[in-house]
Amino acid sequence: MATTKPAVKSNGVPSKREAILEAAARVFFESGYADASMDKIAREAGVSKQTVYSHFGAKDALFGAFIRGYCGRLLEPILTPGIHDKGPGAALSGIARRYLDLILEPQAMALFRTMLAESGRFPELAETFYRSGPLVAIDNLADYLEVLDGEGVLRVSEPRLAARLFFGMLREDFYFRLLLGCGDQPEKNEVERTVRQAVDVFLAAYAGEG
Amino acid sequence: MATTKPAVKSNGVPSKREAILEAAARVFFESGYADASMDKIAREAGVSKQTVYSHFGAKDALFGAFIRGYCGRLLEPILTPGIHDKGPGAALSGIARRYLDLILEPQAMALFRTMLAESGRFPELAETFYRSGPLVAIDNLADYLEVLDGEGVLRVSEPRLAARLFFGMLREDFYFRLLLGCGDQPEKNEVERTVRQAVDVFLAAYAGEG
DNA sequence: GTCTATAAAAGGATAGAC
DNA sequence: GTCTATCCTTTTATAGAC
Repeated sequence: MATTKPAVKSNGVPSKREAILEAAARVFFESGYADASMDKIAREAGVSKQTVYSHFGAKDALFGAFIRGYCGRLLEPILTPGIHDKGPGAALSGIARRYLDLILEPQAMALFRTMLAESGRFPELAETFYRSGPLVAIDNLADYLEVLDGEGVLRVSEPRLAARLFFGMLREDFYFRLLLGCGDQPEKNEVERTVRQAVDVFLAAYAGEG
Repeated sequence: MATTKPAVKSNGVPSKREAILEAAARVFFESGYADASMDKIAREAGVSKQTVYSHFGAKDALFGAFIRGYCGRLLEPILTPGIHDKGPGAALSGIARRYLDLILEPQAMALFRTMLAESGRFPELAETFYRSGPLVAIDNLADYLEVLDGEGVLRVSEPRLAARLFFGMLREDFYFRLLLGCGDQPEKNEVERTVRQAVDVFLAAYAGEG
């Protein structure tokens, strides 16, 4: 027997709790934390404000539930296995492309912007976010670099630092410009150009003589 | 005869306008835009709220005056001339160290965090900030790389992209972690390690065969 | 559990005296 | 120009009926 309440009832209609969470996600994505009002979330969810409060107690708790719900789902596309048998150039390019696709996605950017803005108010949430997002990507690439180093394909003495430099190159300043709202989403060939250059730099630097 | 009002009177006491601007800077640095109240700024400046309004009209105008006043002063330390005759390794290391010292400074980070949070509300200010901050650093380094390419010291076919990758490597993910409030200011030797690694990677990649 | 109605507080902006 | 006192809107949170 199920002791936890299902998010969606057997008739396919989402429960109120689920409707509130989805509405909260929409509003927080669009307005951030400070500018999101509980009134708006309630209206968007089609429930009264009091219903929101009886489910989540307070605005910060609702925000926490929203963040925790999203953190886990973010990185799946990067961690695709099976790419490691194509040679380092193709593998790194693939990782790079998926990484950029992920962080440049408007929703992911909105989430990151909100987390930055509210990191002072929610230090624990910011850390949760960092650990389940950027840190996982770094660890994953560092593991792969260590394998390459072991096989003698590359020579990487500090895999974690190298991974951080690699992702830093990929973000270059394009990511900042987008976070600041200057400039539009990149063209596909701009992304490709950055990926190629970053991979070239990386491979040249860690080729064998280092 | 002076037509503009001096910021500091002849007796050394700052004018009210100046006092308000300084108080605004303190409060905006500490609280960002949304959480800074005009009451607090007035109290901090030692004037009444109405005085703040008669000088600046509205909160957003005061914020604009604050941002514009700070943007210009940020980058001076990076643009030090005369470093270019030490060879590329030493020159790049110097640029890198000054860049990191600048962007890791708590005040600069607070300013950047605030600009990110409010970029939606103030798109023009965000662009002003970007142009007088990050963009200047990139242009400056790109110019230098172009010189090195012309002299045959390095082989850099796309100097602007290379400059962006270089600064991206320097920020690696440390900068994000600090923006998010996870982790403390870096130790001096951590900075030095990142600088060395980034410069090594860069020089190896753009040495001569590229 | 859910709704309507209301309290309570904060904060941006203004009126009017001096 | 500057101050004190006040207005008005927004918004979080709660009371009480059903």
